Amino acid sequence: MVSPVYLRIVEDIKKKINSAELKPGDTVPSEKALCDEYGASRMTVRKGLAVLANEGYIYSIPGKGNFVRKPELNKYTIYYDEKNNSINSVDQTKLLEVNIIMPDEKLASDLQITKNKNVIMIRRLFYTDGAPVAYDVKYLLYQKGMPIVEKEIEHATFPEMLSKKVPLFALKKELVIYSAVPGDDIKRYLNIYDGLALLVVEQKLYNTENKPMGLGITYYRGDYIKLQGISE
Amino acid sequence: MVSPVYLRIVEDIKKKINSAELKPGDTVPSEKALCDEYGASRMTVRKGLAVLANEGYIYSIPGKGNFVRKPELNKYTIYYDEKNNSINSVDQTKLLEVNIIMPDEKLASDLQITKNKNVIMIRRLFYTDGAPVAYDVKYLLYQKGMPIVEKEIEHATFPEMLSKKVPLFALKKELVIYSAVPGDDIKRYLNIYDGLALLVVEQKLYNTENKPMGLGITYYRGDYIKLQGISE
DNA sequence: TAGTGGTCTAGACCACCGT
DNA sequence: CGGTGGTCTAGACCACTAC
Repeated sequence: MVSPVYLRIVEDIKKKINSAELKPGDTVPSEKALCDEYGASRMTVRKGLAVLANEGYIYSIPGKGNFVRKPELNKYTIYYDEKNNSINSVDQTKLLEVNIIMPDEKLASDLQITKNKNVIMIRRLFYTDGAPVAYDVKYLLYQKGMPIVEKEIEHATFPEMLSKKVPLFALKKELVIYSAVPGDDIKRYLNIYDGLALLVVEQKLYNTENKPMGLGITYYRGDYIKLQGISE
Repeated sequence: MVSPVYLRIVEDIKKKINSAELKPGDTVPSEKALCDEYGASRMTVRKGLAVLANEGYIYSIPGKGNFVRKPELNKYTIYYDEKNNSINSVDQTKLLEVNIIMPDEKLASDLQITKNKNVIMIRRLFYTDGAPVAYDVKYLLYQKGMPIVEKEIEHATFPEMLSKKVPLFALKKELVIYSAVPGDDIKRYLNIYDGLALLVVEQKLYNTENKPMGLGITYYRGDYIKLQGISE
């Protein structure tokens, strides 16, 4: 068997879609027709169609047929790790502060808690080649038995900080990316004397019930970081 | 039949993974064992496992078994459309220039062409509520028969500009996101008088052979745009 | 050799859609 | 009603892994 029948079906239909022989909205030949065309059983044909559906090429409407999907022109995948990006990576971390605080209005609202709940605040500086490149603040819901071990915190990424408490599979995450002009404190931390801009990345972690578990904000020197996204 | 057997298998195993009863690297019960447990045929069990594999929960090694995958902690999905973002959206577009140019060194290298090839340059301004919010430049490989119709170009997103030439399914795309301080020309275009930072998004489009088809750079006022990414 | 997953068949019954 | 996709079965043969 050179390549499985179902993969040949996949490749053939992909080719037809990529060459515009099949256009978005068109119906793919029916399962019966494909069975005849390839001399295959229906389960084999359906396996091929399932692959195409998973990769976003087609969708099916029961009772009607399989149809070519409109491509997701706006969808990108981005791999973000606060200490690594496409042009540089952090090689040193300095823990500025670990503290338990009471949240202010905005933080309480971001974390969906009341203002009398305890929050762990972690402030760090990231360095590359000895120079400070990012200022990082994390806020984590304080939970009994939460290990606040400085050694563990200093070098951890945000999801890792929760790994003792939550199975990482159960984490939902959200990024918000924007640019800003640094305030005086951040200018001092990052040795910025001129008009350098910041790239700011906010990270929010949620548990499976969509309850916020933590908020992280990382302020990068604009000349340090580029984020990269790719389609597919 | 309340819910299909294969989905019950999926849900049960997901629960075990999310509750850490099954940890990354653990083996999922063998297909035979699941057949017995659910009184189902092997194809049904395999369908359930296929769903879990597609969603990134498990992977399989032929001859050995199915295993729980380490979650992709750094992966986010971002929907980027140069005219829409999570806090605002463009409601007006002004075409500044459409021209055919010869690329300079850097552009020729970005587009992987020689400097004597023609390139279409499109410059636009984006407005929200009457105020300019972004300056946008696109470079497209010039190809014979390429329709340069101003009406089509003025309001199109980048992938749409190529839709006459390339089936959109065949497009690969890449984003690069960074912050910058505006130069004088961009300050003028965007009515920036103070120290406002820019968020810059570069978009590259490739055909299926990974040949660059175009480069787009959009300079957003930092107070205008936030990009948002989500896990899953 | 026994156990695992990968591919495949030739049927079946069901729900849904359109005529 | 006939055609479509959705679910499911009870087998089969294969390649790979581990002992």
